[in-house]
Amino acid sequence: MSDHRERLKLAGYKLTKARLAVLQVIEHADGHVTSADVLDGVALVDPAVGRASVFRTLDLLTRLSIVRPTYIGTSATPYYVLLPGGHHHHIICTVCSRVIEFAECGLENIAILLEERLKVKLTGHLLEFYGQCADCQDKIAVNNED
Amino acid sequence: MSDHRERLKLAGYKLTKARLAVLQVIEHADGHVTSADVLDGVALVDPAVGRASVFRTLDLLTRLSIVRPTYIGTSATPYYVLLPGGHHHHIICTVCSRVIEFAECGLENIAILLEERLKVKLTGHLLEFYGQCADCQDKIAVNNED
DNA sequence: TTTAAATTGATACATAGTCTCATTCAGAGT
DNA sequence: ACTCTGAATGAGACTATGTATCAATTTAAA
Ligand SMILES: [Zn+2]
Ligand SMILES: [Zn+2]
Ligand SMILES: [Zn+2]
Ligand SMILES: [Zn+2]
Repeated sequence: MSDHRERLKLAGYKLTKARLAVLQVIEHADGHVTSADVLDGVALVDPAVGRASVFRTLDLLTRLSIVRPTYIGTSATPYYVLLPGGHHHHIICTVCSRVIEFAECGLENIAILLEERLKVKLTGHLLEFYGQCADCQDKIAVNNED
Repeated sequence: MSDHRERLKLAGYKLTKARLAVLQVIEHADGHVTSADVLDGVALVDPAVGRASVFRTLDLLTRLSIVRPTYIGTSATPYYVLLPGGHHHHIICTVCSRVIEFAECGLENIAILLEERLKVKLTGHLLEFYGQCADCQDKIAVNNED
């Protein structure tokens, strides 16, 4: 996926060691990573990279719609998700914080509509549903049984 | 909108002064508030309410899909948005952090589909598009003009 | 009104993210 | 390959956001 490196370059940003390290960590992670996860991973990949640069890079990747922060479970710190192809979709269980991803969204049409109507240029999107997963519904049902 | 109070009650939570104060502040705010905004507002509405309870209530409202934290601009702190009717949709400009809301989403069908296929029970959703607003496209165009 | 469990406020604390600035580095031009 | 310049970085002090603890209070049901 050196696709991401390409996009940094095209947008006029230098391919520095810090940025390459952060990208590598995020790409190899499976889905949802916190900044702490990225800091830990980067410390292994390239210990010379500093704390501030990791945060700067996460911000940059967010501005480029390569990555998107989202709050899961406790609101302490965001999780970063890759937006491969510009989008990502998941369901968050509000009871156990489990995340279930899904592929289809059918949002292309509304995206085009919004671009025309509002004169915006859209580069990505995130769709999140909230609710209870199958397990947590069962638990609630059991608790209400008396 | 004492709808929200009703929902707290139904879910088995007490209608305490802290919770009522937080709800009042969020309902009267126009769209996107940070925890700092809520803390300030609550200090005016009911100065006896403590810092911790504000955070506890924001967490609770999030778990009930009454409110949803989202990441806008800097990574410092989340913005909380109301999910009236269970959903909210906006576009975030990745250049100037402006937020543009829009009403329609057409996601009812996919919600039903997911509930059936994954046996989840969905209570709300958030749809975010990322890109550049009209103004920021203009700026970029000007910068590239030489 | 009584009561028990839920919730709270105060405050000390942990930690996530920011700022500053001298130094380094990426990459374009030669 | 060598030079040069602005972009980017690392160190680390610093700010502020959110958390944990626990005795005291309050809600709401009986
Ligand atoms: Zn669950
Ligand atoms: Zn999509
Ligand atoms: Zn803009
Ligand atoms: Zn919707």
